[in-house]
Amino acid sequence: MFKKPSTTTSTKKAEATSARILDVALDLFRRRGFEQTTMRGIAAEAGVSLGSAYYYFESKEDLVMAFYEQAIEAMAPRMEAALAGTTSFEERIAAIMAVKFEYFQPNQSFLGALFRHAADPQNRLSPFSEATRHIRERDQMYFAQAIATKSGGIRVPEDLAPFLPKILWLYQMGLILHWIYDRSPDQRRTRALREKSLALLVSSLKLSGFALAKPLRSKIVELIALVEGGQDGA
Amino acid sequence: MFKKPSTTTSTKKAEATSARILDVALDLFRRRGFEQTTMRGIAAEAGVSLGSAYYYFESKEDLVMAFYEQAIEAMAPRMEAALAGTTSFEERIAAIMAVKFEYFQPNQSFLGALFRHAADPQNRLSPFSEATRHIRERDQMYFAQAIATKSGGIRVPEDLAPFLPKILWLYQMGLILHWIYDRSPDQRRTRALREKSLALLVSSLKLSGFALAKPLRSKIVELIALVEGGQDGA
DNA sequence: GCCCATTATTGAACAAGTTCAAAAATACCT
DNA sequence: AGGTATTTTTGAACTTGTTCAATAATGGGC
Repeated sequence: MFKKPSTTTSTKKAEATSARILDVALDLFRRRGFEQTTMRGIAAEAGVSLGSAYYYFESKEDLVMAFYEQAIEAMAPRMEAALAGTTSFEERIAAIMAVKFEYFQPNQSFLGALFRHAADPQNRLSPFSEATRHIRERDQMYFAQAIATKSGGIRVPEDLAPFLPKILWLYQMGLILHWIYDRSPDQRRTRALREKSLALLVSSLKLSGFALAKPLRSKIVELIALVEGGQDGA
Repeated sequence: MFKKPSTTTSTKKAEATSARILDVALDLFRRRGFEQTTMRGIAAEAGVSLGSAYYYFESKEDLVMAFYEQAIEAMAPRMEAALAGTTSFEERIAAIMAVKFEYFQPNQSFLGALFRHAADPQNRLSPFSEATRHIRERDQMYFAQAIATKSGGIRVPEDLAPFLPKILWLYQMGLILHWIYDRSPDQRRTRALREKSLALLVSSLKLSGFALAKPLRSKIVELIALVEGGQDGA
């Protein structure tokens, strides 16, 4: 999160300064958007010099990364609560997504900065990058939990099971991407997409267990393994 | 392609200068990559001033866009040939893709510049942007042709048919994206993915026509319509 | 051939992300 | 407390994409 590899910030003023810079940055990002916000502006608003901003954050993008980390931390308890308070598999997935969307809502305007580079695994900010791996893996664990929970669980074919958390995570990313660029009033389209696609996904999963679906499923699993087996653990 | 809205370039030296700048730029992009190449470097190598480069091309990204347009133009005859020389639906799709991959091969290193912003429809360079609409639509027509050709054609359910060209185009984009970031030797993975996924796609399409598949297909079509109906004609 | 409108060309200037060496503040050890 | 190592802070400088007003070249009409 911070750049100094040696020691953590001296826990006194430094910690506060770092937090202040991040707060100001996120506030400006939210109000003016990522591109419109300047590092000089952030530094000025935070009452530090330009150099100081770079002392605490490697780059402008690093500020978004810090938000990402902060977000995943803040969402953790809500995720646990969501998982605990639901009874069916479909509900659990819906609940996980609900937490995400709710938390991201106020930051939607600049979340595009994260997803702008979504397709480029080389980019630190990409959800598929090495830099975001720990976040991604932590995120995927919620889906693993949602699958593993016995009550109201689903039967998943053995060959498909190991990929399911990643598939669900990817599915969620797709929805978020759609949401970010959704210009419909109140983003109703994304709302509709969330509900309908999840229902479809769940029924497809149920269907996938039938003997008749075996040949098709095998081929799909093969493809997934092929794409997923890259050096990037997408 | 060029920026002056009023007149086209005076067809004399101007045309040549413009072409020279583009040639130099693409050459540098190929050799050093998009990011590593500087506008000053392009101008110097082309023997013009920095300002001149901007006289002919609105921006650095515009140079990539020019490549894109040039590419689509150059590929047109090959596409027609590919479509003419094939006998089955699957072959036709494979042939279209083969032309694309072959043409893009030498430019792979900087094609990432195009796809870096793939997820952002606001970005001019995005394959989903308004700026690339004409390219996209022209591209989708090849797929429409591949579907429409009677010999060795496939039966496509009526509700799905109108979306099929876009689906195939999107499928192709996915493969290209995979290819750009494919680090396997000779990009064997993408090769395997191309073959296996196409086979799967074709058999899925065939299956989709059966009465039993109707309910599932309806739901899928509904989702596609939802996502596709946005202001961006993705 | 001469004059003027258009087109090309230029280089300086600007904005913003980033780097860096030097200075200031702080912490730590005795 | 004094001195030294470490952490923070600073602002200037650098890079690169982009803009722009000024200047040169060109082409067309008479």
